[in-house]
Amino acid sequence: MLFLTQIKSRPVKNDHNQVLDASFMNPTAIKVACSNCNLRELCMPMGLSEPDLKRIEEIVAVRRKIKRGTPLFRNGEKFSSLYAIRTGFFKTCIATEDGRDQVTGFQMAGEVIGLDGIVSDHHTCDAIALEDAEVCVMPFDKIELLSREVNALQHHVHKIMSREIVREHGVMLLLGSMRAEERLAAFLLNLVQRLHARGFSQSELVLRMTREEIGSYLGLKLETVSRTFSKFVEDGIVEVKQRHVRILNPDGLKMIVNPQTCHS
Amino acid sequence: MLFLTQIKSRPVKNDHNQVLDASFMNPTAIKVACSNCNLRELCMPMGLSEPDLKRIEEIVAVRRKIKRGTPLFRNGEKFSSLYAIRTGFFKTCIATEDGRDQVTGFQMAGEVIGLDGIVSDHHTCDAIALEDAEVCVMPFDKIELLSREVNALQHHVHKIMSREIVREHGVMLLLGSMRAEERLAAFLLNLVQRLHARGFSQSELVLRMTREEIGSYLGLKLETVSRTFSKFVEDGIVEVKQRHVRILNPDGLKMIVNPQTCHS
DNA sequence: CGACACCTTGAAGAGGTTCAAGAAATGTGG
DNA sequence: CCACATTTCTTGAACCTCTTCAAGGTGTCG
Repeated sequence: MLFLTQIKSRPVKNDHNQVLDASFMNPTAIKVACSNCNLRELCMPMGLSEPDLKRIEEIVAVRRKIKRGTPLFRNGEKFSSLYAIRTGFFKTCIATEDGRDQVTGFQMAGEVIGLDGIVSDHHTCDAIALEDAEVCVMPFDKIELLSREVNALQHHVHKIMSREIVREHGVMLLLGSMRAEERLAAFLLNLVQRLHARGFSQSELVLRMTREEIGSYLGLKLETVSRTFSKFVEDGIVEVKQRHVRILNPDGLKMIVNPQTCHS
Repeated sequence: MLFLTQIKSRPVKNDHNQVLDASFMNPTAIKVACSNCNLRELCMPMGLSEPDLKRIEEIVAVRRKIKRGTPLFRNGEKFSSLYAIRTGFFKTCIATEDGRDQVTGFQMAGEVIGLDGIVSDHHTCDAIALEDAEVCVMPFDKIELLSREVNALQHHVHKIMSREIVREHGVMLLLGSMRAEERLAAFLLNLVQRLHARGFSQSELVLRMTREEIGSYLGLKLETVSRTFSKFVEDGIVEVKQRHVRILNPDGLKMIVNPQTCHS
């Protein structure tokens, strides 16, 4: 599958339990048609003609499995491909020489990682699987080649990059102007919204990352994240059992993020 | 001119005092050849063949002047073009309904703004001129059209977008993990480095933005920015006279940002 | 089952914010 | 060109949020 399009209102089921080992044993099965992929509606440009669709399928060179805790790519590595996440969950993070570390994003099925590598031909961050994952490897030279011939693909690539820029603007707003409670509330709402668009519950979610990773992403210490969770629980807004979160009062969360707009 | 390439070590002179009013009086003069532009080395893909260069020049539809304090575009406006800054200085910022406001970047000559608008076909932030400015208007459909035919241009567009993503990663690191002094030091070093690449001094700069705008960008209150400037002055690292800043001890600034790496 | 990673909670402290007042620069209109 | 209004900047003091340090609890995986 390729590329995330605008989040659609209709959920797209993503079966996390599908058996994928067969493709690992049988090399010919590794190459899978995007047209059959259950993530197609998230990844593909829409309204493609049959022949264009066929051509785009050629982009996916192979699939690759990444074990939990393992990097898909690392800072400094040669850039060659973008990766569309088929299953699993990633974090991307940058580290400085003096030991600072910043999680720059969490990515889930249907999203694309690797865009950071284009500018310098080398990756500038680490992408680490937070659970066993599978990605479609899409060589970037192939993407550029086909983009010249399939207009819809070209525009799609531009949109994906623009979307990432806009997403990061949102993170800058969060980091630059929100307090701890607001940050965590915004984070939960964002996660659950993206999961919902993939066919999961609107009110329940399983965090794939530690408190420390959440904290890094939100510019907070892990203790602050933990305390803020506890406060939300006290206020009856969520239930938290380790990494299992149930949102009891979504309006309460929205209220925290944006008091003005909410009337409840 | 088009697009910022990698910052090169050789400075490119940018004459801010050039007389541009003539082009305003004479419509035919508005269309200016990129090949003559003194920012070419910052903006154009390098190593172009003569005919390709000619074609790329067609992208710039018109130039547009923006008065200080005036928007180039605003959140919600229809997206149609990218803008290459010819002269002047911009800020981009996003505002929320509840009055929050976040400066997401400061842009100077040779840099491109408007990338945020691609994904939804509408701009998602405001671009405000911080001093009288002139931009080259580059209709995005023209860019996409030509990108299909000129490979160097296609890759250049991708690199510009990737560069913006990487830049924002850096801002996230700053906002997420640095203290006030580190943020301001990193900010000054970044500004002076970009100015130096444009032929300006390595040690002197004029801030085009207010303390409040700096603060917004850095996730600090204007008072904190002011106090931190004062502390730098006390420590003999910089001289500050309103918006005029002279860096007396650049290693001191680097030391503040990254104590580990510096040996001085 | 035991070791290890992860999470929670408390108490003290630091860094940044808020509120307030005044000074310096900038712009405006007479 | 000067006087006045406005914006911008600086500095102080009190306050608040988040961090730091510490200890103990919980869950997970070999």
